[in-house]
Amino acid sequence: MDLKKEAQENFITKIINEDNNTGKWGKRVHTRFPPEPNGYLHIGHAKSICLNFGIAKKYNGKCNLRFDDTNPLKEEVEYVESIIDDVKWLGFKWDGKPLYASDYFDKMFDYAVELIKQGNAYVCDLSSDEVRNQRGTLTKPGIESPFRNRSVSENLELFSRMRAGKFQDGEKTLRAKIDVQHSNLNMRDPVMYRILHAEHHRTGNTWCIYPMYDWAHGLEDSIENITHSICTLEFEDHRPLYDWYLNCLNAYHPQQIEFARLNLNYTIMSKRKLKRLVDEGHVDDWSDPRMPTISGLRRRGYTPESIKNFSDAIGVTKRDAIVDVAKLENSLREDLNKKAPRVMGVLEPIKVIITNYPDNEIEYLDAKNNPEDESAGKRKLAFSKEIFIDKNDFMEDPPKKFFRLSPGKEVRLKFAYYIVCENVIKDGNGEITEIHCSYDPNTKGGMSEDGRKVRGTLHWVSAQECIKAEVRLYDRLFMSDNPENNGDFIDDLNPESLSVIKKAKLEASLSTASTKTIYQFERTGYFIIDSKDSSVDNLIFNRAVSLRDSWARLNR
RNA sequence: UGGGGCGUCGUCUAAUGGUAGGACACCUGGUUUUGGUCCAGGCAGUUGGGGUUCGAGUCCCUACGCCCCAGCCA
Repeated sequence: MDLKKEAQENFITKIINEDNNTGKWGKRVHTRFPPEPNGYLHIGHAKSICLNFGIAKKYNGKCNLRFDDTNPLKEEVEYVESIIDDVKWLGFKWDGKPLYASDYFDKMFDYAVELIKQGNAYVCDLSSDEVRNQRGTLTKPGIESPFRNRSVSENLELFSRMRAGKFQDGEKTLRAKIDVQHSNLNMRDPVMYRILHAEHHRTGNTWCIYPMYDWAHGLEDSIENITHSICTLEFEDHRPLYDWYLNCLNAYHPQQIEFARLNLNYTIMSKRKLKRLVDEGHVDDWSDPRMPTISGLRRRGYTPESIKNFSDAIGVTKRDAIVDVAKLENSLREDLNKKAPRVMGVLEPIKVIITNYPDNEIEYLDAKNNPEDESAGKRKLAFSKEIFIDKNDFMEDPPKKFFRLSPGKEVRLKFAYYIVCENVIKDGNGEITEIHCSYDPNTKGGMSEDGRKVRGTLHWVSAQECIKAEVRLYDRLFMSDNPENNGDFIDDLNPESLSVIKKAKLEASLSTASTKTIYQFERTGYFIIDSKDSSVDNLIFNRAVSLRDSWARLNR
């Protein structure tokens, strides 16, 4: 995809275009990406990141990275660090330093005092159970708290004692005084502050009261002079509250806009559930290559470009949608096809002996590094009497359309020679141990001068000059397209999501493979060195995605 | 059954009231030293019913379907 291409228009850019026309924000565009540091970012966050940072870029505006760290019980430094890494890796730059909601705790407190003075907030002694019981239901209105009509001075006094740590957790809350009968439950005197004697990863023990999301978020946006506060659909019901707070305070008032979060089939996207996969050991960790986390995708071999292109391709709307994970895979293949260096890698080696090739001879043949990119150049490939090919490239008794090697058939060894299969050697169990072939010396380089054609072209490595490696093949983590559909998603885990090949044979050049480049193993797929477990003594490659395989499709 | 949203090919997404288009997936064929890529083509859609209009995916009414909300989570 053309990287200079402007991101596609969507309903949000239409709003912004209109705002720029009317001069609503003085042609200023300032967004923010506001993750809570309570887990690792996933591909759904990537959509939001691309949206927010993408819009800022498109309109020459700004985008803040802001941690919404208002709940010390769930948040950790490990998460903020991983989030910073992930956003950087995706290639986005935020305006200034990373920001934190916790930096505004003082201001928020002052604003709360302001609200109390207006008579728009009160300290409530009800327990959480009592509040729940009095809130009413979807169809029944709530009833007012007996503490709703405390005087301003009493509220002020109690609120400052809350802050001073005079009360236990849950003993009191500060609530907005709105309307307990409101049809929108969020407006039924929502809690603004709760008491939490917990250590915060940034403010330590400075605070024992912490602001709730609805109270905090609009203030954060307001303080940062955000113009368009983009969030997901489930916050639509919260917008009246977002607006109510900012209106009461007569503060700078950004516009909240909601869009549909990303869903992928065969994938779960909830941080809570992903955390469970990690905690219960169903996967390595947050960066397991089977995880939909950004760090998982990175370790798997996804590129930032592929993720950005994917994000662009799926669009932005308000409809709940489930995107086919094949579309993500397509974005990766599309990107890698252009830039991945080609190499030879035999996953399930079976030995081929070229009977008429001289013993102990090694020749070095030219191989193109990338047919899609001439500038990638060529390399030398060792060829010898004994080579390995992939098990599934040979069939003793093949079906009609099998173009690969079988008794009596001639195929091309890519960049090397044509060979014909003459004999098959088996062990006592009937397992094939060697395939004997003869080669045609006049087909050096893989082309016959007499114009004779072969249907099959195989990848191979020299048995003399090759290296051994572990290869990890990944399949989808879940068996059904909607793992959360019925029952516990853990029961839907795919037992074959990872298959490990211990003794793959790779071309020798891979002994110095770069940990950053993603290689195409010819005819197989795209692979990257595993950033966590691979070492010089024990090379490990992860398969990012297989090549499209119309032969396999034909056999389904 | 309160409130807030949303309904366009299998999937995702476009269409100032004016030929329903693109991508993914799938299927054909061609090219090919990757059964890859690329190229050409095909399949396939406006939730239903009324209305307004010369003309409706778009406007109106109505029915139906789906999603979200009863945390001192975000």
